[in-house]
Amino acid sequence: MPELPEVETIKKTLKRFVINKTIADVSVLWPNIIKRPDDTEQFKHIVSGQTIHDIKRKGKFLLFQLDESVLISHLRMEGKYSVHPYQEPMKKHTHVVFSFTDGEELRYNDVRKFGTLHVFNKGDEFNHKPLNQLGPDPFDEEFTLDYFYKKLKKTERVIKAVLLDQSIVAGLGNIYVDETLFRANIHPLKKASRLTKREVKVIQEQAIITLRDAVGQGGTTIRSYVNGQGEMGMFQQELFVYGQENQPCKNCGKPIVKMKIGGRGTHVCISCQKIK
DNA sequence: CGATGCCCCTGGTGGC
DNA sequence: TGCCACCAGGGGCATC
Repeated sequence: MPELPEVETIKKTLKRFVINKTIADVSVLWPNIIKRPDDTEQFKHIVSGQTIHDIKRKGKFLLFQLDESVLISHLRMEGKYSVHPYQEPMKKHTHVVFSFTDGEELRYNDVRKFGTLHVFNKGDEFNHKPLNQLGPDPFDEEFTLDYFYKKLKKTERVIKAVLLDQSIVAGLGNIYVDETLFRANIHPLKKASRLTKREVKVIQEQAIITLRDAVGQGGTTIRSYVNGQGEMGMFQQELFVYGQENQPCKNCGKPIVKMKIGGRGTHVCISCQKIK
């Protein structure tokens, strides 16, 4: 559920609490979260003793910059981070605990256990999965109109599926794809290769505007998402179509329709968004 | 290349 | 009220 704006919000919040903290020990309560290295003991050994100097983000990934390593975290559906004194009781579904030398702990909580953690040597992280599979972040300079148009031209898939593909552009998920396509007046089932350069430009612009606005609002709070402080995002008030099934379109008044595209719930105003 | 389905998981929902 | 089958959903992976 956390997409780019939620991950960006989590990053900003977390930075206030963990920058310059040194990891004394790591406790892994659900080893399947750890994807690299294979061996959980190895993971703990590598990370222990290192200091968190910065947190970066690419797409929906968090990149914790340590002394010698980079810790890469994907929250998938329900992953959350929070910081607590070590005495504080552990919440249900806490799976990884980074204990700092000052008595505080960074805790990773994930009801569905879908989240992942990878550790790489500094500088090596972009040579391996998962980061080497990623397209540009929408806020990156490489996300140019030429790049985007070329990518869309050479695929036979529908635009909704392409926007969800993290190797094309990294960070959009179900919510922001639906919102972007509504704002761009494009039907999600339209073939990507059939879009004009003008339409591609509008999609690109609306994606960036939507994401930027959502970051400004601290993300969207749907169900359980809260940032590292437990604060809620407010962007859900500005959603046009996501979760608005049967509600009147804020533009034309016709009811928003929910359909299934590529196995994903998809929200669309069939009056405003034309396939043509 | 692309569509489909399975898998990873648990809480919420709907049927009975 | 209780039980249970079923579903959601990001992304990796195998299959066709």
